Amino acid sequence: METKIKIHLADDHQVLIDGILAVLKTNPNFEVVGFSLNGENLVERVAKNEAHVLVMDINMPEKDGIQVLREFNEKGFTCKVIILSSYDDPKLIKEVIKLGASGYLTKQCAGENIVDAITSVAQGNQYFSSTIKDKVFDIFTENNQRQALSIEDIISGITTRELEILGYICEEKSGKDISELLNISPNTVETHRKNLMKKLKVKSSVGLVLFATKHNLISIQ
Amino acid sequence: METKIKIHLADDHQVLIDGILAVLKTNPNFEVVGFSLNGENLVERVAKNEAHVLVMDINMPEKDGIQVLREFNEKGFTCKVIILSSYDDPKLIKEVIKLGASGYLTKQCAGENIVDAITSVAQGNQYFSSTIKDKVFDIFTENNQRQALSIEDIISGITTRELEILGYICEEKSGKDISELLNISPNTVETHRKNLMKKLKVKSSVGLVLFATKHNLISIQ
DNA sequence: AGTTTTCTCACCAAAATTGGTGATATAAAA
DNA sequence: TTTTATATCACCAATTTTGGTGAGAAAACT
Repeated sequence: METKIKIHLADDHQVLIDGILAVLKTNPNFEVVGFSLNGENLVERVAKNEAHVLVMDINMPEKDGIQVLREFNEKGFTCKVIILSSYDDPKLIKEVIKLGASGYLTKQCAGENIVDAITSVAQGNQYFSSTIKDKVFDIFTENNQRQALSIEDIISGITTRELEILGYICEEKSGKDISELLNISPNTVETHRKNLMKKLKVKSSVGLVLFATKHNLISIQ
Repeated sequence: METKIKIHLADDHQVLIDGILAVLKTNPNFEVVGFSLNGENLVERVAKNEAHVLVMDINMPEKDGIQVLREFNEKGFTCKVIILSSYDDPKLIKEVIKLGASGYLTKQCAGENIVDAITSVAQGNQYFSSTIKDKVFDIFTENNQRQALSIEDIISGITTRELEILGYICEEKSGKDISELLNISPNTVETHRKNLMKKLKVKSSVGLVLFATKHNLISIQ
């Protein structure tokens, strides 16, 4: 082993960082050059430390993992990224792979898997656990077999204005309320609402709210 | 240090277990006697190993942390419990304290905090991080200062029939649909709906759905 | 036994939602 | 440049929801 693999860790759970730190310390090929508890300035910090591998959670304060990946692509950095997430939602996996992550592990994995994953992606390979590979397969078959619209397609068919209005509906605002908030005619608001209902195949505003909460289109406070 | 502190770890994230394991290994006073990835037979396993301290997550498959704590109380075990959760929801903290947990840490805490917490509770003390103490204070003031009805009081004011109808509303059923499902007059359904809106202080069916989802009165599928 | 709660139903009027069609201006994409 | 997508608005009719009041019967509680 000529040079050590430089690693940066990012997760809002400090206890997990400390734990992985302790695990990685046992391997002489690894050198943890930094860690972050949120996504702020993460790209800059990784670049400055010249880390080879970034092990990152998706859910982080300030800036989430998806945004960080986008930034990596925009700025053309070559640092390999391994996602370490609690969730194995197909939508998320699809997005993450599209954004060029080299690996994806769920937190159900063993500490040893992280060691393997880091070694693997540092050599230019990819590393996905078998459960993740299964999910990817599901996405593939879903996209090629079913002619019906997938949830992703439905969601991507919503316009920004519609999403904005959906947000207000989910805040218990009436049509008139919204029209006053946006300075548009009540008729327009109702048109948007109707188009939303048609697109999301629901029968009422309650259906809109249910769809939005189910697919995390809005944040519930 | 006469005898080592026997510790059992329970968390569905293996990587976190491995991490904490690595952290605790550095302290000669600690001995991890077992770990679990879910709540199944957790109480039995802890009892068999005669662990002094159980560090446990709330969210676990098979049996969650709350259920495990209940079982501990029923069976009268003396093992100290430290909750290590991602969430710091006041309701959860309140419940956990009521069930006799000796400590509560969020996963935002440092690995060192776990060491401190274990040492502390093993000596018979309690260990709560300052952010958790703040939350407890909030609960206290909420219960004693405000004369307004607490969420719990509001929820307990809902009758079974109303809850039933709330469930149907959250399934996007119309008033007429519900009246047919329950074989009652549409007027009755609307009366229930109106009473619900008054009790929950919301302005529309959307408000009802939001209240129900926020407080887990219904299960979203 | 008497009181309270819950469930039931009715009637009324105002307001809002739902389900259509059609049309215009503007911006984006092919 | 032509087409497409988006946002805007109007008009219409049917239906539903909302906000009241009042009231009877059954169940639960004191």
